[in-house]
Amino acid sequence: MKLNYHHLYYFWTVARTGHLTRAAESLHVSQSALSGQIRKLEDALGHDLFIREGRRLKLSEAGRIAFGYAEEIFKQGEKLTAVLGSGTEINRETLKIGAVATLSRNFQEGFLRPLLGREDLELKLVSGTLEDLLRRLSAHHLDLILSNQPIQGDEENPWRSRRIARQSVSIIGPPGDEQSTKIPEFLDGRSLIIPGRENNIRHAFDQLCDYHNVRPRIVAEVDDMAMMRLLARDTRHYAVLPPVVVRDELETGSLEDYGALPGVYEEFYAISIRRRFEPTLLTELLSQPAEELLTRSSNWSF
Amino acid sequence: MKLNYHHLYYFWTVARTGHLTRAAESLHVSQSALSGQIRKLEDALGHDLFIREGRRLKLSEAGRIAFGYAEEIFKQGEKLTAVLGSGTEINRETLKIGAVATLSRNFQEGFLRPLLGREDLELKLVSGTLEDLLRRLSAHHLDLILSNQPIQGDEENPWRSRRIARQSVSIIGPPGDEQSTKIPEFLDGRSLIIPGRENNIRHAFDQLCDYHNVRPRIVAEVDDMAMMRLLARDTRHYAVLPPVVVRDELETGSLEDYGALPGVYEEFYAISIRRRFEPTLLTELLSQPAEELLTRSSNWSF
DNA sequence: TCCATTCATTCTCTTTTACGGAACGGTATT
DNA sequence: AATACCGTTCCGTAAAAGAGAATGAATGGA
Repeated sequence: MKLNYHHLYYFWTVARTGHLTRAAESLHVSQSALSGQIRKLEDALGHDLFIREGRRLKLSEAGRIAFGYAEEIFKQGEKLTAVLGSGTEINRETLKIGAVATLSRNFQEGFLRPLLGREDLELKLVSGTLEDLLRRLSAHHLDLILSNQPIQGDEENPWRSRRIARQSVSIIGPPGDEQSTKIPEFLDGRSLIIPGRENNIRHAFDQLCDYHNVRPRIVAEVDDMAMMRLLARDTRHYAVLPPVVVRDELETGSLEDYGALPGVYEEFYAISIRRRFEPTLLTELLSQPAEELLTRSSNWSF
Repeated sequence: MKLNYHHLYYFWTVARTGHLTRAAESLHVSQSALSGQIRKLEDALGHDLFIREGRRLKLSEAGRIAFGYAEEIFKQGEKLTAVLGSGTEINRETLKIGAVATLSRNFQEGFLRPLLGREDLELKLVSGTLEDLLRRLSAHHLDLILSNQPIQGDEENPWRSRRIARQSVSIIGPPGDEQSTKIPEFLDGRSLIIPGRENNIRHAFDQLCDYHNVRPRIVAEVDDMAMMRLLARDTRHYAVLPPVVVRDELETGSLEDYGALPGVYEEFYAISIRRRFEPTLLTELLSQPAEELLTRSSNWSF
């Protein structure tokens, strides 16, 4: 069965206005034409969409269902014409990148920097939850997602996750403390700000603590890297952080790196979706061997 | 500018397959027809959708944008035909109700019970986050949302929130404790399980504590009412709960109600969206005066 | 109750649009 | 250089969407 979208469009406007005559006016067609087209849609779908009660139309249950889908369909269509019909020139290649909102801004900036230099390229940057971004990726409204966790693709959503960077995680704290004991014993009983449970760091960190049998005092659990940075800076607590997040503070000396946590890494992933017409730049980016991405990353990470 | 959805459909299949010829075969039309229709779409949109490089097609940037929208549009269309074309009879009126997943199941059941009796009605019940449900409501895939917080509608989403029930909230705990002091002094220093911050109860409860200067010890903060019920039953802690949630346990005596919290209420809201063809039953439901809903609610709540 | 009005449907005829086929023109392949 | 491949253009034809008039049913006044 093939759905006739023009019939559906007519149905949609009739269902919105509630009157065939008024819909016909707004569509600049005659009542008779409209009536006939809607009848054809009903035949094709195998369901009556309206219940004819005398001279008025009522939506049937099937009509209500169809209306829901039609609403989605034509909202998207209107968006499309709005975007393309605005007269603006769309000549430059655009790369639409989504970043998980809790990701380090320094990391995001680092990833984007080599792209920002290119005159022939336009960037669109969106932040949101991973779930939200994945939805947009599936809808082809994004080309790439930057995330701190990989996603396994499946039949329905052929996602590809690719690790693009890995960096050590340190204990960051106020400067000048004597460091009597080494990591990880250093941690025992100390007040710590740590990443939230969604973050891969957290898992590795918990395992590290268990293994060495150290029990830090958790004062805050924060999923947003920018927020962690602020808290590390503005409290006297220690934080479990990749140094890149507080690069500026480490340089000015307002925070100090008390050493890397062995075996704990923050990892970054690029999630894309396989499709026939990838933007050429994306293909370039993702076809590079991991080492080059990592090399490049260490370039801008520190 | 009017978007021709058949042209867009052709464009979509060509963009998916990557070849005009193969797309023409799968569409059972000739290459020439397909080529012409796509040209018309490009003229209408004012942008080239493909870049013709010799004998092959490449998606242009405008094409990529259009493809994203087309993907959404025709996925919806396929769903529609799948739902309506499955040959199943759709005669009975259907009411699609979304319930915020953390809502008391007893409450949900109570709201649904009078509807369940009706032979002429089919119910669809969906649970999810409020955000998720609101999205479906806007897309007309839901008729009504049951929530514990109201939502202010705006221009874009003409939501209507309506309070349908309000019930007192009590301190629930293990049976048999002597009650030396009254609520709210009773709370001071006591181990409590309380609702999460998204819940209206929580706000009122915090204010109550502040006002009377009592400081309970919070052992758990839980957003799901079914979970709270389990915790109240299976731990020795006290819980801040509407009695209806643990109705069964109160009856059997495995839990005890230590008294209502003054000024703290759990409120339930029905959120709907104004539209031209409301299911008649929904109109009936929502046109009732609040008192009747409340009266009816107390009927099934206890 | 009757008549005018409103509104949707059905019929026939016209106009518009989509379609297929053939010819054309580039582009990889060998 | 020959050939197969693939997309575009042109033109006549087939299918569809459209307008207009006639029909009929329901509503709303007088």
